[in-house]
Amino acid sequence: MEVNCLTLKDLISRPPRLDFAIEDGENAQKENIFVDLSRMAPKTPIKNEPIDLSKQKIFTPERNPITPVKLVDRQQAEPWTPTTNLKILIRAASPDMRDREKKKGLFRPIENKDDAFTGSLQLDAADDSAVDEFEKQRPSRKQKSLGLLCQKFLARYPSQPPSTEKTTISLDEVAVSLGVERRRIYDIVNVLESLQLVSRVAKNQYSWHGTHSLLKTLRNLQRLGVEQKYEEQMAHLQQKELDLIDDKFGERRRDGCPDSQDPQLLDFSEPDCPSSSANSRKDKSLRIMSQKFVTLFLVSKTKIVTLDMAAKILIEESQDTPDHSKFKTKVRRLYDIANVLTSLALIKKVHVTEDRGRKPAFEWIGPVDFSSADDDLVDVSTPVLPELKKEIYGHVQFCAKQKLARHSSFNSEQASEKIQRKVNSEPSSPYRQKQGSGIYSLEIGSLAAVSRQKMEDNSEVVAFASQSVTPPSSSLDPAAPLRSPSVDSEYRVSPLSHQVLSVAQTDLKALPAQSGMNGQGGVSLASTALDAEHQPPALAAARPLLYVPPAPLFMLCRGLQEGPSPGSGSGSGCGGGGSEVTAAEQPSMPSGQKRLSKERRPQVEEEPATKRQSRDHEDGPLSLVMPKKPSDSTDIASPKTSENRRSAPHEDTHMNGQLSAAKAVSGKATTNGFVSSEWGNPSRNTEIEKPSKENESTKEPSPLQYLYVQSPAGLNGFSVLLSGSQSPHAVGPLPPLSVPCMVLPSPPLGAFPVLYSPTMPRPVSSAPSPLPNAGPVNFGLTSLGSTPHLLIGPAALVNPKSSTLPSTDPQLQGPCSLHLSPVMSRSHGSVQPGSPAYGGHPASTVKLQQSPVPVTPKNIRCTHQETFFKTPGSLGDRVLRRKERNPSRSSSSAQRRLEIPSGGGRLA
DNA sequence: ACCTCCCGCCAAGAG
DNA sequence: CTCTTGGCGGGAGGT
Repeated sequence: MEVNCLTLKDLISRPPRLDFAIEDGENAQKENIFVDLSRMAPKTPIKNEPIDLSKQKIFTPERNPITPVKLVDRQQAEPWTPTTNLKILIRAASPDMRDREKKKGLFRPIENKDDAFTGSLQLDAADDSAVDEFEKQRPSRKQKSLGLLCQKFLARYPSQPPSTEKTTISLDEVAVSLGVERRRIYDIVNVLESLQLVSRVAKNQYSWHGTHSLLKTLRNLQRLGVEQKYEEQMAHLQQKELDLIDDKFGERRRDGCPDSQDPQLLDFSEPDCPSSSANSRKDKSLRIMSQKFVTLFLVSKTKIVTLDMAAKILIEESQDTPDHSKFKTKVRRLYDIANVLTSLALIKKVHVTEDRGRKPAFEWIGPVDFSSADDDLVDVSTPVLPELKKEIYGHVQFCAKQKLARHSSFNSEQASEKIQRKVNSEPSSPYRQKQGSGIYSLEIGSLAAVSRQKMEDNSEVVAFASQSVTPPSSSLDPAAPLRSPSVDSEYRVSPLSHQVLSVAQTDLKALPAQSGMNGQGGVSLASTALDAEHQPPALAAARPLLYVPPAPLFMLCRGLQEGPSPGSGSGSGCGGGGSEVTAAEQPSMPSGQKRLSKERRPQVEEEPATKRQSRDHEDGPLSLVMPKKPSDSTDIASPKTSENRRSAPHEDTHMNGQLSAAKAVSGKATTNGFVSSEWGNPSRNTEIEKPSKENESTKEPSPLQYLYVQSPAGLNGFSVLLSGSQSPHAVGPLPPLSVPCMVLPSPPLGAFPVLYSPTMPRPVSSAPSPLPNAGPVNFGLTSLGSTPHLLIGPAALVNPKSSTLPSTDPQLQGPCSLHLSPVMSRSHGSVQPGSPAYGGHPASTVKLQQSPVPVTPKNIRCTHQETFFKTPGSLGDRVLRRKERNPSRSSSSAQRRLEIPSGGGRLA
């Protein structure tokens, strides 16, 4: 400990690092330089004020949690003991601290120099033991990772900036402030741009959009992916591999995959697409690659994409000759992209276990239900990069015609005409474009229409769930969409998982009991790995998956709860809630939602196996299960609101709409009385871990009671279960998100039960448990150290006061419900109504208290994801990316070329 | 030994 | 031409 102190001191007073210390000359080129830090140290005011990043660091599992406070301590050179750290953490958790930090952050547009500085210091301090100071001094490779850098970058901007404001990003400025060369910023920005989180406005200038249109973008990418037959390609590649495996085993399992398709799969590469010329530089751009990569996840049933598969597909597309070096390069790029996506909490790293060994892969943990995003006549084309659109356009058109022609006697001209007509004639089509949206859009719409046509199936679902275009047999199959459950917490995935999926469908209902999954195809689910403890492998597959509700769902859940709170609609709350939601509530919701989203990720990570699968069936009607509270149900479910729904322009609107609908339904829904006792089992798993918290939460592990609400068509077919265990007050006063809920695929569609936010607060401490976070989403609080507490468990509902908070915050009110300010999350622990950061979730607050301090490493990890998009000020919480790298970089050498105007100050 | 992926050279593009 | 972008792959840190 003392050592640590020394280190800190050393760092501060220490002369710049040898290597880096050198002045600009070389330093300039190196990104992270401690030297600067030392130099800067004096300048940075920060020490007293922890930076967001610092907060993040705190939570990072790997590092001892060092709160911003540390900085102060460091200055003092106090011995850094674990105890001290703990105290610090606690302190940090305190609202005051956070507020302060937040303010600082907000006020300071500043460079992160400070941050960097503090961060480095913190890191150093924390880590070091007596070890060499050098080690500490030197920013570890991880600390310089793109993912970490991306987090820092994201921390600078609000995830959901008010539509009115235009946030411009100056690459130079960012590079300087983050202390990296501009080149690195390009990588980040390119990926962000691929998701429309930013857009380029001019040289060196980008505009920050935040996540407002993320769902739309994802939806569009998914559509494109379908059009592009990405899924087929993947299936093809997978099949190949499987075949290889089979050969090895001499076993054969041809079950579910129609081989016939395979041949076609590869075609898509570039039929006639007018796409951009093959190998222009742009075609290889990171942006496009990123979009494609994301698309692969979106169309993947398993939501897991191995890097080599992605690389293969990309190479095939590019028509490049697949030489090894290209493959390698592709993979490198994919890592870059993946790091950014990971920092966005859209994906997480997993490993697919194959007979040959583990393969690096990533699993999609972002939103999977984009239905809410669509409906309106959103301009589909918007979110997609022009280049990609161009590239795809031709293909889409081609595919549409082909399809039409194939299934009819139309010739291409006729097909085109038909397509056009189809589009026009289906005003209701979700894909319908606004007028003037452009040919591209229309084509997509038409294609969709065509696809739908073909799919005679129930069409409640429309969407493009990954199967739409794919081979009818399998694709249409409801089961098909299911993701492989195989991924284990450990990140293992059964290679065969995808096959399993098909089986699953039929048996889904029985799944829980059956281990059938395994049986099929003889596939063994490796997934069990992590949780084997908790669950038998077989079960792993069968058990309900933990589903992270897409934003919309979150909103919905939240809306339900909140609806009442706003009070207007107290009794009829629902109705009021519905309408209100759109208007007043929305603001609050966003925050809540965001939190959820953030939290959910963490959970997801921990419980990889559980989540997923809902999506394919997305379109199905939603069923909402509401907590049984007598009053609540009524409150929440006021039917009247339905009309209101569309008030909001955004997707959020949809959400609202859904909410209202859901609410309406919910009122009735209770009748269904779907009780998920069954779910109890799944939940139990999670619960097991929970114990620690239970005491506080008051909740019992007992199987939660859920109200099953049949959803109206609008809701994607998800059934949502709200835990009945929640506190009585629940609905009305409850802050948003507090409601635990389970989202289930609609019966017809989804055989798979999706479990979301287990009622019980996860025992954070229990970290080791495989499903640590299975429960409710963790919000920013996690950062505080009690990750899970934040979970939206039934217990969460407890605090009534919080309810008021949501609406109050002006910032939150922004159109986007999603808007989560990091601050808020943090504050949860000690939420103060008055504070800007009002956490909103009472629950979280409570829990924090419960287990504020000790956070298991695992938990921590999970939490890190929360970080994305923290608002500038609030940021502190974020946890660093999986490996946690703390940017110790001093801003010193921005870029070789980069002038360091401001930097001069620092360096000086 | 393999996985990751940082770093920065240097060329394509933009102005 | 200068400067911005960003493809690319060597090679080193991590595991």
